[in-house]
Amino acid sequence: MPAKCPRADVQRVDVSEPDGLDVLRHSAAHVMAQAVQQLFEGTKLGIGPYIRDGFYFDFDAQRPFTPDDLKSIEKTMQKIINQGQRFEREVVTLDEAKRQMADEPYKLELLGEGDDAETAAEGAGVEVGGPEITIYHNVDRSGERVWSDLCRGPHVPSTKLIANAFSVMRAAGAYWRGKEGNPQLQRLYGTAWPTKDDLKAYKERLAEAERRDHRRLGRELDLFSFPEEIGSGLSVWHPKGGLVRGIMEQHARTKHLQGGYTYVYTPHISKADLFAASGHLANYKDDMWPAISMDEETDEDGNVTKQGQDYYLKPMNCPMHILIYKERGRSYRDLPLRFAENGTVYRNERSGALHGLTRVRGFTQDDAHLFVRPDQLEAEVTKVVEFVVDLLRDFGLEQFELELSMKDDDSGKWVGSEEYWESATQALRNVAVGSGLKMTEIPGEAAFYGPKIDLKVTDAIGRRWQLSTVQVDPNLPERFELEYTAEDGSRQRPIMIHRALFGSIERFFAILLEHYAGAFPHGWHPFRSGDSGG
RNA sequence: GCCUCCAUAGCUCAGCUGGUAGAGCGUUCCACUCGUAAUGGAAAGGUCACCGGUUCAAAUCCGGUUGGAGGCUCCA
Repeated sequence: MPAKCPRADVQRVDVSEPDGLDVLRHSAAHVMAQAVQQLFEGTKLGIGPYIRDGFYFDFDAQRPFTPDDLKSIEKTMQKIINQGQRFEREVVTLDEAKRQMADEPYKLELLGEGDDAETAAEGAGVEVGGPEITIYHNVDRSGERVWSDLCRGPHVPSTKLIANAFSVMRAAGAYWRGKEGNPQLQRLYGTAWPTKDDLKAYKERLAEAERRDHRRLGRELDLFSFPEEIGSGLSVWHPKGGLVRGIMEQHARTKHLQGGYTYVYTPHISKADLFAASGHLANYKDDMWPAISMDEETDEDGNVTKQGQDYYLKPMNCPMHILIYKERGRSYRDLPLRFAENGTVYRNERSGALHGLTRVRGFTQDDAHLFVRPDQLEAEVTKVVEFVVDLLRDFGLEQFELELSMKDDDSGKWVGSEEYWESATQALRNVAVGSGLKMTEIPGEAAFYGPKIDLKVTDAIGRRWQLSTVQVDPNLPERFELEYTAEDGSRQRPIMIHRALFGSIERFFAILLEHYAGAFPHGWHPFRSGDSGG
């Protein structure tokens, strides 16, 4: 369905090309906004960009949209589309833009921001941010401008191109410009495709994802549940789920032992002092469960007669592994030391962030902390990356890529010397390049104490998940004053490597469950009988 | 945490504007047996999430709590 070019200065793009599809969707967003303002007078416009698989538009509406509203909006869109409105581009001055957008406070705000708007919010770049300010008008057959929006464009020549392959999907709240402190707008998500068949295929893809949803499969196959009596985000594993999980853990354990790891065990809670020393109470407290107060005694008047202790559920295992390291003097001959633990940690995730097994409040990390000499860093990280990929392949995952998270120039955000960052980053880069996997460098995404390599996996239906992470950390060894005796008898500080392969065992299980659509490979799924088609 | 929506049998859901509950699947039993997640018959299963309010009367209306869904934000 090639777009016809009515004017010479219009560039021709086919809607079957990715760029063309974006234009189509952004145009559909304009049509949707026009429909909304037609149906609900006084609704103010936010932004309305294209996104993966569709588009959205934010509105400041008098009242939230109901499911019925979505239907009528879709109908009105169809009418507008059938009118065959043209999109007309007008270059305007800032003053003129402000005049035309006088009734649109959010647009005025964007105009006031000028060039900053590009980075201010996802999609804001489609509104302004080009070299000149433009307004796009929808013009009906009589030549009358029926609707306008501040927009960088481009758009399809006629609304007819949106044809029948569009759909208003759902309504949701969204903060203006993505900031939690800002007012919440009503966002409508929609989708648009070149043909009806494409739309149908897209909806089929959504249905397939729903069929594979691990929450549904977990219930249907009797694998795990989240009893309300226990608390949200806290899972229990039923016999069948426990059997599969046990097989996974068993296999990983065998591999770890072969790979030179030793297993350690640590408790779920600790006195506050430990997390004060590690810095977690200073930097991570909001994500930790509230303290458990122990042993405090008071007299009849309520005066404290015996000082109590605060205990915290551990959000991470590292401080406890460090204490194991510190239990005795270490020699350079002992390193690398590799402490592994399937350690259950607890994090106070905000209620709205919880999602099945992939985002929970209590989960088990297949965690390990490696203590290495600086000169062993690169070799050890190489070994870890090979180990990760090898193990994940055992579980049937095939498509991997790496992300190298580095520091950026934003001073004050990072601790450690320039030389340290330079050498650690270079070591990780060498490893990543040497792995032969696709690698992307991401400045500014490092942990505050060091660079990291994250491994992303693509599953059977094309979704990408972050699983493994390998982080270089000289900070905790510093805080806990870790040492080893070097060959020359001097005391040296080891570097620590944090690494998890599955990330969270629960989450990894969920990912595999969806990857295999519930049909785990033969040999380790207990609940399907007979059929070998699996 | 915020916005919107939701909470009825193990599961999926119906129950219009208030008058003490229904279906399909599943389960159990019987029969049949060649029954590919779909053979026939019968039965059991719910203080309609919880707490409070309005009312002669609440699954139904109102408030709160808990839990869930889709987003936003967050995920050093």
